[in-house]
Amino acid sequence: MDPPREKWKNKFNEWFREVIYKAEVYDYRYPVKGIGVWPPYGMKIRNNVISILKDLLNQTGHEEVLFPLLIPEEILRKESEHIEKFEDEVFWVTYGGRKKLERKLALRPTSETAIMEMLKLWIKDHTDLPFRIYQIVNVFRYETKATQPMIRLREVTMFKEAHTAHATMEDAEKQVRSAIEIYKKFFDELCIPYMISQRPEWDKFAGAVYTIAFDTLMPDGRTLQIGTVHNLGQNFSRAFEVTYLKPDGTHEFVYTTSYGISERVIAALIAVHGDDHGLVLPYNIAPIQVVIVPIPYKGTENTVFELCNRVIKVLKEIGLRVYLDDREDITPGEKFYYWELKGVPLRIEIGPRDVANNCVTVSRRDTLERKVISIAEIKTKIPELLEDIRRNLRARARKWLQQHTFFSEKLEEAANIVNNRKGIVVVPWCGDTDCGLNIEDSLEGSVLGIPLDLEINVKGKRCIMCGKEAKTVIRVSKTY
RNA sequence: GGGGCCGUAGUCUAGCCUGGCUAGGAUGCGGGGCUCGGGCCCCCGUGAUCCCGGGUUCAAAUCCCGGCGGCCCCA
Repeated sequence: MDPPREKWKNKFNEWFREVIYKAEVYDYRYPVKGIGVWPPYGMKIRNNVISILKDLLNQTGHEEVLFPLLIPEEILRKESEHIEKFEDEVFWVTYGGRKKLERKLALRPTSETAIMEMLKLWIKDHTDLPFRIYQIVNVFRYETKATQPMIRLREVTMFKEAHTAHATMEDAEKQVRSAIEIYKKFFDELCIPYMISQRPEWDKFAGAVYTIAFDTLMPDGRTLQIGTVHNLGQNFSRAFEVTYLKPDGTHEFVYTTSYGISERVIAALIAVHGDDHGLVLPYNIAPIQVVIVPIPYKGTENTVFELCNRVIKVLKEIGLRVYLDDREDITPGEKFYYWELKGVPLRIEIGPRDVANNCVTVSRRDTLERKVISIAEIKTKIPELLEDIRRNLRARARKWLQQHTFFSEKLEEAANIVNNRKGIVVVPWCGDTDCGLNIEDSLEGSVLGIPLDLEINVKGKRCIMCGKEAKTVIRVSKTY
């Protein structure tokens, strides 16, 4: 019943490039490596995604701000761990016109340092805390690995970064948990399944006390990081001397957190729900929620279009984004393929047969199933169908993730799972960093971290690497 | 970081090894006709600095060098 997913599964990279290009979501032909263009259709998807995210942040005490793109070198260098990790991937502005700048300016790779510099001015005493801001901006990273459209870019154009400051570590911890809840809701809205893991020491954000990340699984068995939450403790506030006055008259450094999401989430949205016909969008993201394709046999045009307009009126009244494809130069069959590529969740076909029976033919994008419903039912049935598609997408995607998650206590078996791109493997671990790095070597994958969304019971289990008593488990997979 | 493959209309591609014709086709796009419940067909038209720079040659898309860009594999 479901449309094929052969290319989607077996040639994912090719499928992805082709689909985003053909569906006009993202045009990667711009002549700079690792940089692409958002055409109108992609921009609409992007804006719908952003508005869900903004609503969630605005509802939870965050305020939107906008910081400059340029960060002077000495500020970027203030937190030593931070710059050490970013050093090799910073784009520098070194000329102003023909004149060489005395002070190099970085294109922000992320904004912690720029924001800290201003927090120093903005935060004075405990009544200024907690402090929560976010911005949606472009960031630049000089990627040395192979770049990929939307997934590994040199210019990330949709970096939503939130930054918060708190009076105590406990408050910062609380904020981290709250950020995780916000992101869970966000990914649930997009029907994207996720795993939440605490990143290992060696893979946490540069300058963080710890990092918690959201990963999803791509069709080719590799995981994609789609969100991160960092507890920065006092690492940045010490470096930038951001203190607040406590009620008892003493000063203390603030505790900060930061958390981000980028256009990778759109890549995930497309990858996770797509099939060989193209995009499949949940209705809350779809620029067009219902497309109407008239089937005007000769001599029936008037009655067919009359019915089309009646249906459009009803759908618009209940607030749906409807589009009538009245192009005369292509056949209905071609329109079907066209709108499937674009991911429109519901298509309504209206021809003489429907006019005669006072009904319409509805085809859902996720299963390509067709159903005839009467005009009277439209008002209730269409929203129901849209919601049902969303439910189905969410369930299907979650099932796929579950089917590709394995548990293993044997090194060889685990290596086989990772290496053959079967998905994610959860293995027992003693907690030792060297062992963790050896696991990455042996499995030829990356440690995503300790699952925070699983019951962990390692009683009697032994570390898959060294055989010592396991303290916990870790997820391992090939990654993007 | 190491290795391999590739770059020809908007897109996909033939030609390259073995240098020489008006760079061929499909698709797209514009116009016209015929149609329309799954990419119909026909006619006319349109579209390529053959990635860039240099070299070899009477002659370069083709051979050589360098650069830029893309893809794949391994660490």
